[in-house]
Amino acid sequence: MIDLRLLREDPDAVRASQRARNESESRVDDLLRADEERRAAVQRFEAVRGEQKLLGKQVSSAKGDERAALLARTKELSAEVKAAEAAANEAEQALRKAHMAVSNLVEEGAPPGGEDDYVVLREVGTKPDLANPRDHLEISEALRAVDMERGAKVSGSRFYFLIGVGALLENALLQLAIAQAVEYDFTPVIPPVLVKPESMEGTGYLGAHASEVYRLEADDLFLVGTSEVALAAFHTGEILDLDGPIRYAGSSSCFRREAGSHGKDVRGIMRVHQFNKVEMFSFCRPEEARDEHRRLLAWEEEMLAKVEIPYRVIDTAAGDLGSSAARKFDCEAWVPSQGRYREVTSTSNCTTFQARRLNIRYRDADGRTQTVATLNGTLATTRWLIPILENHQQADGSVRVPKALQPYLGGRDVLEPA
RNA sequence: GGAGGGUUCGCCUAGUGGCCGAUGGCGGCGGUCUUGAAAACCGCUAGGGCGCGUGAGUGUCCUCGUGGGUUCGAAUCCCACACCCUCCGCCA
Repeated sequence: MIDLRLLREDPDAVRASQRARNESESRVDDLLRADEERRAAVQRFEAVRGEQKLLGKQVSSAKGDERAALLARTKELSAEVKAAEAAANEAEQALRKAHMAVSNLVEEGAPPGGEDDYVVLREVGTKPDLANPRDHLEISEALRAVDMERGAKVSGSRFYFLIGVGALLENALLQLAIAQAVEYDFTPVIPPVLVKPESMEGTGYLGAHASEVYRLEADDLFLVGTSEVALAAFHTGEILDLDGPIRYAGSSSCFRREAGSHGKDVRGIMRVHQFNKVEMFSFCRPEEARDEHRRLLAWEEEMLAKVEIPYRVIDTAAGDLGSSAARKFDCEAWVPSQGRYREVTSTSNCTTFQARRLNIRYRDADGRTQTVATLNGTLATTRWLIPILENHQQADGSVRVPKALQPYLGGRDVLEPA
């Protein structure tokens, strides 16, 4: 949710942001109207409620006829208060709905345009010189690392088994990511992967992405698509002591329905219903958020460097940002078999948008409560196995293990076909 | 799954219909005393909405797990739900 004070003071800034996202500007006016209506309704309620309280106090001390007269009036008032309260509640609901419909303000500097209008900030690393690169599925079949067919047999399409060195490699990658996060003072977290509707809603995943989310009907719980959900909701309703950023590294399985992605990335483990991820999450002061965002990106790049994958960094265009994000940087790894870069990390600065919904605050220098900023970024996922396997494949069918991963693979420096 | 007990301002706690937005203690902050510290003593110490004020502030309304109900009036009575604890059953 955006800052309503900012909306009142500078509605044009919000309109401009909506325009940059290619989203409706009329929602801004709807929100302004709802805001005004709510304030009016609240004032009406407070007026009658104030009178009710005043007279109510007199009733207790009044006697005889005076008391009877007071009771007659307060009885009337009682109905008025009830009606006014209902109207105020209704206006509150309407405001909330209108509030939810407006996306976060785009950060200054984000590229204009839509999905294809990202800006490449840099390309890093050297692409391997491979005559006929095999794709990750061929490689992993030779290594007996991934079993797609049995995945489909047991669970359906887009499910898989990681087995043998596949399972070991993923564990190694995730451990490397956690170790790096701990090195930089992140608090490691294993969060619940089933969350209540409020938590899902608070992070904004029940909006445009609702169809992407698994829901457990019988228990009214959702399977998270990322540990970001649980990490963001961790401090719901709290007032944090913020000296510097508070950082968590969540490690969890993630679940996505992948509705509407029929035909896309059907081969291998590029796009699957279940995968693992180590996610960075920061709570900080709004004025620190921009710098923190750059730090998260730097940590993502450090991980990519550790696994020795060529990648590029893109600055997502305004029209392609999620509703909570003010700015988003993705790292895309080079995938030799496809001859192109594919997303392996994503870091978003959600400024105060997400925290306002979750009611997470801190105290400023004057002791006043202010809404915190939240940021998230990927440190490693199952998908990383693709560029790792493909970029480090060797002519003899084996795969070289990057140095940083070797300690987590029992010192192994090469994965040989089984 | 069954049976009980509980949920009050950071923590603990008082509070069974109006004088309660709420007692007391601990902790925290500030002060007095002291060369300094401790002790003692004094004061302050929930959040939010709306209005007024350039501002420090100030007025008012809401919030005693959440949502309803009863009542002129609810922390207090009733109902539903959530969560926590204990016991029983079942089970990784």
